[in-house]
Amino acid sequence: MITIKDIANAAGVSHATVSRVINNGPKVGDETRKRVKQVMQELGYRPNANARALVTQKHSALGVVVAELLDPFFATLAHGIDSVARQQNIQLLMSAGSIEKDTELQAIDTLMQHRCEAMVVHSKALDDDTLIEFAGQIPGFVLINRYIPQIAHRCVWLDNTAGGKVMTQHLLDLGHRKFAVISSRYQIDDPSERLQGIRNTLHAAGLTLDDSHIEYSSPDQKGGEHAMRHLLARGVDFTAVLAYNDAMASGAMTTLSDHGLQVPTDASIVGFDDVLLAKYCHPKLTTLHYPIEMMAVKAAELALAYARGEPTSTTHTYKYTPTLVKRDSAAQVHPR
Amino acid sequence: MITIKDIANAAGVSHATVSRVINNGPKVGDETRKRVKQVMQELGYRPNANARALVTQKHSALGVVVAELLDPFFATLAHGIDSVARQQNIQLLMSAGSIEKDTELQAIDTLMQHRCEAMVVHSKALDDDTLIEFAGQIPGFVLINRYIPQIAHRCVWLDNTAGGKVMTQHLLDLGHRKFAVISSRYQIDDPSERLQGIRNTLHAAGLTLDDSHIEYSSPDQKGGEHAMRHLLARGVDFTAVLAYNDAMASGAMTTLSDHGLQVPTDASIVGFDDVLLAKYCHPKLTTLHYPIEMMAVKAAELALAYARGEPTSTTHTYKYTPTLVKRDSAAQVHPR
DNA sequence: TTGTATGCGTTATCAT
DNA sequence: ATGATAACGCATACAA
Repeated sequence: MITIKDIANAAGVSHATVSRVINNGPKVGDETRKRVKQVMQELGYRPNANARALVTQKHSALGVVVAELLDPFFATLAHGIDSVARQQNIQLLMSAGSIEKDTELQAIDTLMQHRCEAMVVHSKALDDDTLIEFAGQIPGFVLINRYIPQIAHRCVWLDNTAGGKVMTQHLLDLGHRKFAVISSRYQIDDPSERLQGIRNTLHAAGLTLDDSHIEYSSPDQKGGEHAMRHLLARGVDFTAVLAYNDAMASGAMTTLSDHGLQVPTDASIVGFDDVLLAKYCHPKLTTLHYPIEMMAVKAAELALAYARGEPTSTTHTYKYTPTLVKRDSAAQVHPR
Repeated sequence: MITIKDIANAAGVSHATVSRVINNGPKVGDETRKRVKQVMQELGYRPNANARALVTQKHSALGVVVAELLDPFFATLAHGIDSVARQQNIQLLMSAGSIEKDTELQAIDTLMQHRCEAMVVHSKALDDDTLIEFAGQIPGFVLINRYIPQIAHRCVWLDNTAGGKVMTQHLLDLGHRKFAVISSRYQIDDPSERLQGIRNTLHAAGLTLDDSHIEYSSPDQKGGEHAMRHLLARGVDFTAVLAYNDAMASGAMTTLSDHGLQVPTDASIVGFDDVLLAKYCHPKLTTLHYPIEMMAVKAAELALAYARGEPTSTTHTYKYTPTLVKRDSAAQVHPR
């Protein structure tokens, strides 16, 4: 590999001068600058990013910690981050990892070993204190999909409660009064927040959600099928179903269809996330659009800005609200 | 940030000894080793990956260059790579980028600046010579989804021609004799290779594929809709459709349905890739399974092995063949 | 078994 | 405007 010294020799200057040229340093003769650039070109010089990071004490890359690239939700997230990285010409240090404490910890640790100063982290397994501590050590530490009051200005998150409210209200507006909920057993905050939104809204309408009308399962297709099977088997009476996400909603529709029940004629169903699947399943899902890409972009920009020490508002917090996308799975309640 | 010297001081040894402990060096007293580890633990030492990479002259990370994380195909690819990276405890340097010459070049260049020795590259825009040159400079340079004879042992690729053959034969076996093809206009090799496979198989069956029966469009949902609209508008006579990929197939089905045509009653259709979509669209797509995750795993392992200088067979090439997945979109030809 | 010394490729601080 | 020179944190050859 050819180094800065090689260039210096070939151009007949000191390596200090070459360094100045590379970094567009202020005090270099036009003549010299030109010659050095010429030589760099000819010899195909590539600055050693590691040496640079060492002396600078910082890696310029943007670190990313997500749970699972296969999940279209995270793919979208990654895509948003990638787009700002590309735009700002910054390298991505990606650590995918399951939702496990050790894995997440490990991922962040590796990033720190690289002295990465900007990172967007999606963590559901680590506790608040740990995260707060990281935020203290890493200038550009930003959390996505999580809200921790103490580091609010580093959080880009979704108002799940509002989401629960919107989807419920829509169904109420369509005349539904008998609800069932398919929730997720695995994650912690999101499901319960959405559930809270649902409960509040129902309550405001003079209704209550009996626990027997809630079914918990894994937050995927299979979980949705499973949950709906249980609902049906237990003879729960409902005309509308609120699902934790699109995958579960889709699974639930499959089971419904297997039992000869039509959506939305026999039952309306609303999903959450608005991933690709929502458009392709049959009937097309009415769901809540999760502006994850927009959020990812904001998170990446924020992380980079903080890492650069730019004076970003430290009082502000970045809350997003999901919006209703009406498609075909929810309709006016049908008299039996 | 606490360094190796801090540990040395605290433990009352030289920093060389500490270094030996870190790297499990051979000649360290049990007693010393234990004490040093103890101190590292207490002080929360994190080795500086950049310094290490500098002195070692190599970055241990695995570089990845893919086109577009949003595409579930690439997400699966990334997932496969990620799984071996995690298993081997190796960091991922990810560069997503559009399918453009400059972007791809830029991505590889950045990886080289980091002195990354292992990389899995998905390139469709760069020419053979450029890629061959990179392969010469980077020990662990591996191409995925591309075959270049001169560097065959660094290529993990799919036999597209065989794929074209399999899908065609399946439809022939179902009694179809009138074919239409929906191909992609954008990528270069894959579509034409698949087309070649289709042509060969048709020819062997005594049939020929008229150019007017081929419609080219963008390789996505919209492209599929568009292509099918044209086919229909031009009054092309067919009972079976061979699509370039699942997205196009799905789009084509939408158009068919809009025109009151039933799949597979009025027309059979076969996709390619077997992405999630294939299972969720209606009817479920008969398609060719592209073992991309398996291939990605192999590519990552290969890249890492080459980078480590392990004696991997240099004569072997890594060709994969897609397999038929029968679902509901292709059926026995229906007499009109 | 342990310590000393040197260098990896840069940037940055001095002089000149 | 340019050139010595020191430092960054670490691995390692060589001494002890």
